Amino acid sequence: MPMRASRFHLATLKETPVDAEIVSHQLMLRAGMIRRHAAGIYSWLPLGLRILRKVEQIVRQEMDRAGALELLMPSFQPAELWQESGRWDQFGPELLRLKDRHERDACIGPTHEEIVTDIFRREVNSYRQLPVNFYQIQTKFRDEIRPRFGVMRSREFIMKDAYSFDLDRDAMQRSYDIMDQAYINIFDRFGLDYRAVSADSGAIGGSTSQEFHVLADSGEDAIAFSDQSDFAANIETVEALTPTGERAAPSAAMETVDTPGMHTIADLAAGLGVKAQQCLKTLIAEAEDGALVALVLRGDHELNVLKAERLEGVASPLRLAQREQIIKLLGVDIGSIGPIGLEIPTFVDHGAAQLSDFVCGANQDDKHLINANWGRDCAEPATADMRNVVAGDPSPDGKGQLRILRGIEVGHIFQLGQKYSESMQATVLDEQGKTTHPFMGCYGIGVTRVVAAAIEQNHDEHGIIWPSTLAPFQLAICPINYHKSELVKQAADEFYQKCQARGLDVFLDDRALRPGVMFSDMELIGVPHRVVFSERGLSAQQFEYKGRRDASAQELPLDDLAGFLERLFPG
RNA sequence: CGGGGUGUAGCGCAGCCUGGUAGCGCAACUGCUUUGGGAGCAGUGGGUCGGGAGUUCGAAUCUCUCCACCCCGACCA
Repeated sequence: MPMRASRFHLATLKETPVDAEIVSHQLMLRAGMIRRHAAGIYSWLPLGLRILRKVEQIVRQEMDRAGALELLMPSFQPAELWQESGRWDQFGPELLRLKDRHERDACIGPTHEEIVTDIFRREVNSYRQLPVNFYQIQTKFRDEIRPRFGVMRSREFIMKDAYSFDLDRDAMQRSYDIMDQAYINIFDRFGLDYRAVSADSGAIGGSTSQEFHVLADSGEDAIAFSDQSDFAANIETVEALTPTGERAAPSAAMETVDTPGMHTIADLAAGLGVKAQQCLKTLIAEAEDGALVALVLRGDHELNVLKAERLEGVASPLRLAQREQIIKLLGVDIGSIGPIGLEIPTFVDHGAAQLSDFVCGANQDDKHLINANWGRDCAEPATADMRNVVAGDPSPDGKGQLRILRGIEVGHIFQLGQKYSESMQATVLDEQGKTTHPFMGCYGIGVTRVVAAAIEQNHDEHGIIWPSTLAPFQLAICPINYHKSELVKQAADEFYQKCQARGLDVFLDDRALRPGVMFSDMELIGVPHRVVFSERGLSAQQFEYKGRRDASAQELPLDDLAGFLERLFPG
């Protein structure tokens, strides 16, 4: 839709609202795309909605093209369906529960497996109707513990969710592969730099879950890639290969040293003049039975929560012990704990187990051990993989080294199998007339999050830089002295008509403003192309063009305006 | 939910310590001048100082309490 500024609600802010922490949130507020009403609850103003619709349209077209069928399911969902699937009890407080006037339990849908399965079991009876994939683009509600970063993690948000149904596992895999390809098409069309990564660790039989991440330094997830193969996975799932070399032999006797005030690895490394990777980091977690368990890592490594939760006896979800509890049970404060002489179950990461002559806490306040050695100063430890991989680690597929990038998760596809079809008694008759539970897949895209992620990845000091496919307007016309100069008005109006005739989302800034204001606004809202008409230029038979990423504008011949438009927007 | 912080005009802030009845910049509105990078001058409107209670002759300011929001940790698209 073409638009004149005088008829549009352009609501840009010169100053940055203080409570917006990340760039995308700041720019969305400044550009006038969204406004907040409560924590994690936003309105989309006309400008923001235009972008949201572009994202939705791309998603819709590619889903349709992949053979999925759009429908629309309710936000308000009766508790009975959730009780049937068992999730009424499993889901935490993130599920917003409520009662209607008849005191009947219900919830506002955070996702729609129950509803879609209910639809399926009523509508589909025969294998002849399979495969089928229903999808919707709809508002979800998740009562996040801490909504933050604007629409990046809001409580109410728009999601595209799709659900496939197939007769058997192989067919489910085919439906999944179709969605995988559809997602690639969708993300390609967004024009964003993204990666599809495995979100499943060592599952046999290939990947059954993939996340799609938009790459951005501010991303909350870390993604590991091989530099020599197509291996890519969320870091939380990546195996750290066990070191193959022999551990070096002890070279010095163990000693206790005073380390007053040194409570972190950084303190210790600086205070003793050693490297962090020569120190041990001992974390104390709660055990399943309420007691404590020690997790020992190399000083420069980070604990991987998913891996730790899988260790025998460690409570899941992982909970690090409270300081008071540690002092009470171990008799030593955080910062001086070490594995030697520690009387609780202890797991040592392979990296830490490989060290010799290491530094670790002495289990006495403000004291550490130096030149400690496994096997000599204590028993050989129970080892496990429990750290996050780091850049330079070998790739788990044996090819190349890992690189780490940060990403924002905007899509997730996975295979559900028969979880819901069994619990909710959804069945079809197969070719033998036998009743069978279909295999499901489920495929999500965070539509509102895509918008924020696009900004997070594409902005500069002046504002947003939209990829052309997502831009609210493809082209902005900035006439200088539109209200004073008949010449300028005529040129601008005529060009606006031409753009409109080509079906472009063109924006004509017909406000009686100084050029600087128009330019700043168009840059802030991220319009990819700008054309300027002025008395000066027109009398020299010229117009001005500047791409959003261009360093400077260029003067172009007026008689080539049509050709220029044709080249900029072919077809 | 734990830890930290903030609530004063649409936005950004000062005033609070040391009580005396609210101010600045931007934005908005009117007029004039301006028109190639967020203009100038003159004027105008807008605030239960987050809510409630208390202390006091008097509370934005002191006390208590409730609420909202933001940031850091466990969840997820």
